[in-house]
Amino acid sequence: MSLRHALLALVEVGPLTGYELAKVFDQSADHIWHAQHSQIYTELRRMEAEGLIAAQTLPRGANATKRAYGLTSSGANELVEWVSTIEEPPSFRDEAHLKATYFEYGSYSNARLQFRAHRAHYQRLRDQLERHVDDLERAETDLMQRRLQHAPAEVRQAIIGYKTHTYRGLIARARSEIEWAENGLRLVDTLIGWSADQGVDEPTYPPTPSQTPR
Amino acid sequence: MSLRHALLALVEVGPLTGYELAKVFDQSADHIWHAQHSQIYTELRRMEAEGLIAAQTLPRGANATKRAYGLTSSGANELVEWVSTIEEPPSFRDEAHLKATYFEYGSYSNARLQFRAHRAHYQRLRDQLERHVDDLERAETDLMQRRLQHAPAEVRQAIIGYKTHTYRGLIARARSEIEWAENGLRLVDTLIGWSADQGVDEPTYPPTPSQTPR
DNA sequence: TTACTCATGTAAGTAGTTACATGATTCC
DNA sequence: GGAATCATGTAACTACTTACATGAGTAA
Repeated sequence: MSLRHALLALVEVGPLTGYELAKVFDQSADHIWHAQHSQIYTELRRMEAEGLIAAQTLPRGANATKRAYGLTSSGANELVEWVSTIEEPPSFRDEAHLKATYFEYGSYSNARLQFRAHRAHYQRLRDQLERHVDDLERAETDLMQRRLQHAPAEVRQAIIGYKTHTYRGLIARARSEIEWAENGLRLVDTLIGWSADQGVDEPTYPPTPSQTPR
Repeated sequence: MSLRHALLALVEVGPLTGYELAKVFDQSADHIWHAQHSQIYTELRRMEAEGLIAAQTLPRGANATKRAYGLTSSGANELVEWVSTIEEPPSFRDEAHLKATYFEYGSYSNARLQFRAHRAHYQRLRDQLERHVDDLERAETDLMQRRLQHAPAEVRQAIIGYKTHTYRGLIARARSEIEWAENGLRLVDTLIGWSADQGVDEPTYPPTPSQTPR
């Protein structure tokens, strides 16, 4: 149920259309809480029905209209309540790590490919996040500009500080994944060495069925 | 769809009942891929229907029976295919980090509480994971014993190696979260210092509604 | 006989994914 | 005139959560 809070925090800067929200979402919150555009539109309608946000219909061009959502007082309350609630820790799920647990069922070269793909992904992510932190620090994103504009001077450091701190946490996580993948590659090398010592080239170890299908 | 692969990998050691699977799941895979017992039972039935596993009905006591699931050849194939497929990177979602992004809407003491709770959770998790790695290395878990027993000598290092490597990755992640929380606490101290410099005690910054509810 | 563990689910609901669908507007 | 972008969804499906339900076996 956090998508709605991410959206509440975004519309706090001022009214935005679903389309604009989806775009700023992709450029900011998406690294922390991923959502599809289709889900954003449905969630916005639900939040509107619950009174957390309200839409004004605006003209676009000659014949068409669009709807810009703004925060209501009820939505503002929900937002402050949410930030001061301590959440249950998330239940962890990670396919890459699950798979790595059973690499003995595959070849050494497969393990290498998997670890390399893992490293490549988190390197790209780290670079993206680092660029984003730079932008946040220099207040170069649209969203940050709008946030700082309607905020009193004494909280500006906090606004920037909390956001950069969050993204730095994600960068640390990405770095940790890169290191994990690299240690994995070293592990594969070690295992290959041990195999060679025993005169085995590539030990295959298919999982053994214990039952016959009916 | 990874629950089924986690389950396939577990039954590979030999037939297990749903109940036993749920238990070993909690003690091993749960740190990597969380699942409720109810979901495990339904998934087992589905996998049985698809021929990935097969059940033998065993007596328990005088009047009752239980069903032990074993891997079929089709399930074994699915397992090897899965380990050699490179997955799409997961879409990230983390409530704690999302919330931390907007701590300016709450008090300093709230931010402190949140960071402390985060640290406490990941410290507990880290300790648990460290104990688990110790057990894996010494092959002290039931599951590991059974795995090593029916595995040829030349892959035993790989079996232990991949599993400990995975858990060490999770430990690194937990450590990174702990560090993030501690940096967060330091950030709060810094912000409090800046506020004091400006003669402000605790700046409150409620989100501002831009629309009135109808 | 009471409490605990073993054992197996169902049912209702929510969040998120994937794929599809449509049309207006703006810029070249 | 055509392409890109603005704009807003629906529909079907899947995975997962939460809560409930039941009963047999076993050890004190």
